[in-house]
Amino acid sequence: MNIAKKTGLLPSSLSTRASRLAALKPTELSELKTAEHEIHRWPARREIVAEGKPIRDQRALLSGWACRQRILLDGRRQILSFLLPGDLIGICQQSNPVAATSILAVSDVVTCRAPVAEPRSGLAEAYARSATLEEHHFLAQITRLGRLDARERVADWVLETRERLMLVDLSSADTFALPVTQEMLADARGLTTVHINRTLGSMRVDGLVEWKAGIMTILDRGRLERLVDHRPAPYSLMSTPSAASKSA
Amino acid sequence: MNIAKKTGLLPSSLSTRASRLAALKPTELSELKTAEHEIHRWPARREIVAEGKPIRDQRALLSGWACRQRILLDGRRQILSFLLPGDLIGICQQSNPVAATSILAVSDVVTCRAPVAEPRSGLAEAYARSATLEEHHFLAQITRLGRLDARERVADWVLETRERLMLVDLSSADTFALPVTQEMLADARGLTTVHINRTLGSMRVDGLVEWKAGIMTILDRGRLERLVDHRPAPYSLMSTPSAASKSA
DNA sequence: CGATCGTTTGACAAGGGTCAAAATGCGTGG
DNA sequence: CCACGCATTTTGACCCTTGTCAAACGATCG
Repeated sequence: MNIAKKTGLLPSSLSTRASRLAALKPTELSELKTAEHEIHRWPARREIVAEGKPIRDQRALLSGWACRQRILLDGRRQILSFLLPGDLIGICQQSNPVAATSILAVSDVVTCRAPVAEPRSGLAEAYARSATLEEHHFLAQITRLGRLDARERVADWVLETRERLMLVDLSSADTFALPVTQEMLADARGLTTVHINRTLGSMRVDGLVEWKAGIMTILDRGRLERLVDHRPAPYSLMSTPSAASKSA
Repeated sequence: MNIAKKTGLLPSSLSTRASRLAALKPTELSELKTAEHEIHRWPARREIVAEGKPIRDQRALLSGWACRQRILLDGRRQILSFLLPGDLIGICQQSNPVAATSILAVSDVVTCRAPVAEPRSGLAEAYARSATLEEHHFLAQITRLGRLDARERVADWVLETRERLMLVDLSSADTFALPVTQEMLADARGLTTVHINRTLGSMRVDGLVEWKAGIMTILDRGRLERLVDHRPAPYSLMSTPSAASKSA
């Protein structure tokens, strides 16, 4: 959608940019959580990181959804990726990092400080895994936006989101809560709100997915998977016992 | 374009994927070049890295163009990024890395082995800078494909390519050689060959750019820059004396 | 001088965007 | 519990950008 048309504001006034992030395993996540490292809470829609600003500290997302976004001069918005619990914010090997995108809380969000990792530590390994995962998401996103049509983009997103939620145990089976509006989904998929709505409608009619009251239900996963050439994330990097058994 | 329709082959037979790369400064580049680290030559169109295969060694691109690409099951192709001299191939912090995309030689290409960087060395810093640059390209690519129309995508690409070539001293002023076909450009911008051709045509008529016999000429850079909300790469990360003076 | 690859053009179709308005849902305050 | 206001979803009508198919044109290379 076009932020300028909706709010009358232009990017200079509603600025926006951020950095590097991805997924910690549930075990690592709960370790951080219990360590109570500088817990921060962000209300939905609050900007967590502003594009172009220096990155102060590194955080991990404990609960809630966030997204990375960019807003163009004329107000068009692109959501580059969604951040789920376990994803990192502001991790980067650069010495004086500047946020490359904004990061926005999608729902109410809780973050904690992500400790600096000593080389060769388990945490350093987790950070490297995170970077690889994030790269995977970016590559998938580019391919989606460049070559998939609306229905395929939505199908791919549903499958990807399901996988990611399963890894942090926020989804089992084929039903899960999505704290995003259709407008955000449109901005994430490079479509308009109206077209997302129509696409979802036709997919419901065809018995593929149903999305009502914030709950996404996959009605026919087999057909959904056949609809797109979906490339799952490299599980070798991130599999947990529970996730491994579920995906089997 | 659709590789399957053109060649009759499907991805299983014309497979494809790779990893992490970006830009070394010209000085570092020439150091590597003179060191004669396992120089390799790849003819145009040859696959340098195959998607899904383990990454064996890390290389730097010394001369020529390459690209990262993915091919979907039905043959649609997406070029994720172009690799220019100074970019890295297969650099990645993962222990058992698997190529996430294919890497294809666009023109004739020369690579050398990229030495393993000791922590805190200048080379390690260069690798980190490379990773940041690559991320910048991915973010820009996502935003382009999601929110820019055909003319904006082409304009943005011309500006980005000019900047990158200037950093490795392969372009001064507003003229440079492009070893890519319109078909490749189409696959990189998420458009069709026909539409790229028409877009370039209309941009030539409007006095923006001219592309003839492999030479791109920017006719009106000011107007081109006003046409898109182009975000230049973070020069702080990569500026060299020569590049800095030129961009001033 | 064919063969092949890349560029250019035409005619037409279709996916997706735009604008506008009507529903629907939801939290707040009376 | 109801009414109001706001955000979100849904729908309709129409248009425009981009894709598709097909053919012609041009260049380069044995």
